[in-house]
Amino acid sequence: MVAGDTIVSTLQRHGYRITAPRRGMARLIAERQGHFTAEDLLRASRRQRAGLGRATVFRSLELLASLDLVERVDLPSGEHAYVSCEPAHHHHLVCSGCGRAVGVEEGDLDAALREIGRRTGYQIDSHRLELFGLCATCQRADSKVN
Amino acid sequence: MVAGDTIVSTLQRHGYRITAPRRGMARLIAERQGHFTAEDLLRASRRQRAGLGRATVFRSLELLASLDLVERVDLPSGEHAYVSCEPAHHHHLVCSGCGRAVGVEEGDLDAALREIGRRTGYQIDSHRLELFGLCATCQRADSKVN
DNA sequence: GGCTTGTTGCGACTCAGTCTCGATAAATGG
DNA sequence: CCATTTATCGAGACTGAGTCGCAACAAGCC
Repeated sequence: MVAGDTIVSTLQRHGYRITAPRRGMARLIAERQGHFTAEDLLRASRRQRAGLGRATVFRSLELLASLDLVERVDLPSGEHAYVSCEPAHHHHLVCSGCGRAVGVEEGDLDAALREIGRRTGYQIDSHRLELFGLCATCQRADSKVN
Repeated sequence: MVAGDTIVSTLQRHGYRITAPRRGMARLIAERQGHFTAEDLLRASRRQRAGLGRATVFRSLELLASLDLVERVDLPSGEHAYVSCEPAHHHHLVCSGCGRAVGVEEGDLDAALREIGRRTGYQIDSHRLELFGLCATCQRADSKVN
């Protein structure tokens, strides 16, 4: 998760203009829990009469992704979604119950990847790991229901 | 990689009808190296006058994926592609030079995932790992060019 | 051979995402 | 403050992947 202010100031620091639509995007993203699609933002902005253009939403997401303020994840369904995140860690564990995501540090994974590279002879230069499961809260909710 | 015959016999074993279009798909997939998109197959089939319908190609890929004869991967570009594979191992390391893919066994990865689950409190129930890099051959080709 | 029913292909359709372009408005400097 | 420059925006047309409905077809089975 990122605060809207972080988004705005990061844009500013990189020399991008701070416009009303961009403030709007920052706010919409900040108030979101878990992952969201471009369409989600579009609908939410319409609901709030903020009325962002379709192109603007896509362009902004692309921009924010390039600044690591947001990361794109491909859900198992094939849908493209985004999660907001502090610039730094690079994988997400997404809850299939509530959609909330937490960051995962490389750590252990790194060693595993190096080993795979060694065994296959490939020079691994990029990877994407997406993890899905139930967060602690949803696990509890789930066991009550059953 | 799978042989076309494996595809056909697996379909048969699961009670699906062996039709000309399905034989065609099996052949097209068998002759493919590396990852391919639905569109690739479609174009190839047209080129060979096999003329599969668009819907058929999508439907067959879905079917083959459900039998683990083929697996869907999402390329970094966001494109949806498929790689053919023996039913069993579940990750692929895709060469960004030639597109050729090799399977990766879970092994080390498993331990890393368990550790992540423990730390975050999530009950991880599915994951997708996609690895991209240069295979040994492309590394050699590459170093010659530079 | 005839029947049943899974499979096919066509074409119309949907929906995400892109592109173009004229209008708008941030930032900057005087 | 105002003027200038130029990044950004929005509308809407467009593209291309993937889906759907349906009538025609043909595997598999007797």
